[in-house]
Amino acid sequence: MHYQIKLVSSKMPNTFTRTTKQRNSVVEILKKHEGFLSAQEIHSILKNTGSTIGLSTVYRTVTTLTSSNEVDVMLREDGEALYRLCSSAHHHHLVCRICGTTKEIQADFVEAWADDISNAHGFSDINHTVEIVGTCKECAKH
Amino acid sequence: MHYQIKLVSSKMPNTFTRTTKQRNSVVEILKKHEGFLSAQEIHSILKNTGSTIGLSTVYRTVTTLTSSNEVDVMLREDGEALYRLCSSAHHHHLVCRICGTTKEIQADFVEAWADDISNAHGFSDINHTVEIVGTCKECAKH
DNA sequence: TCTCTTATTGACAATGATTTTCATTAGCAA
DNA sequence: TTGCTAATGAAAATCATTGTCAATAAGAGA
Repeated sequence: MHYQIKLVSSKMPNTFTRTTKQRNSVVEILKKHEGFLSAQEIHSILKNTGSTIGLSTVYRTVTTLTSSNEVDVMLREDGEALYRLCSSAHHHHLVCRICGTTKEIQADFVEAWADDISNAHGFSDINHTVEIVGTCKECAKH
Repeated sequence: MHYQIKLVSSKMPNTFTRTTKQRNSVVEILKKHEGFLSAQEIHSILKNTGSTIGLSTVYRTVTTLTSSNEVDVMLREDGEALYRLCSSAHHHHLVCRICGTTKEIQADFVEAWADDISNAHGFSDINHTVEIVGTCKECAKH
């Protein structure tokens, strides 16, 4: 018995043809923050700065930016999606489970290994995720 | 600015002191299935076999089994949690995004690398996740 | 600059997984 | 068997995310 991953049937847009201030403001927030932000957080930050942006618009924006590979998505342990502007190189994350600080880690051999193992099993169109969650030095003190 | 990972404040139990047939039936289902199952799936399978188990009980059971390290959790791309009985050795997954087939992959050096990199950054109490999602040979044909 | 077309927006409802509540049931120690 | 209380199940509550749809605004062409 297999489950079926929910794939399509989304009415979320995957491209934009016009530029709007709402979209720009979301990108601005993402630029200002180093770590990951949830759509809810982006929305409330914008609301707190006086914006009247709607929650749906934030979701539409991050979804679109994700499908055009302009932002990274990461799933938190509770399933909430977190977004961040892509940096140029593919990398992985070391995340503190208490304060949420993230550090980027590079590991070229992981990339090569993921490709090899996938090919060996006949898989194509690969995506891989490596997340290391722990308690950072600061938070371990408390 | 950091986000705060939602952690405690859950009223889900983390241990059980009595054994019940409901709990056993959930474990039975997990034993019968090789791949991952969501709590919803476990519940509907049980219902279809005549059980009167409640959805809450399924959730309580998998949550508890997870915190006692008896089951693995994996987050699907849409955020839904999938559960499976732990096999003895720590391992990772190669998942088909279409049909959901999963293959276990062993990679001892990944374990060592995760430990090293965490120590180097002062992180403790580490957990790591490696997921490779792709399209399997069968599904690529269609 | 001014229309006009229609992509985008935002308020609100709907969805769906997960958690909580709480009265009832059932393990299990004595 | 009895009594205590952990565990259950039905239903309501939560909460992130998506859908709906009337109103707004981007931007191409006049």
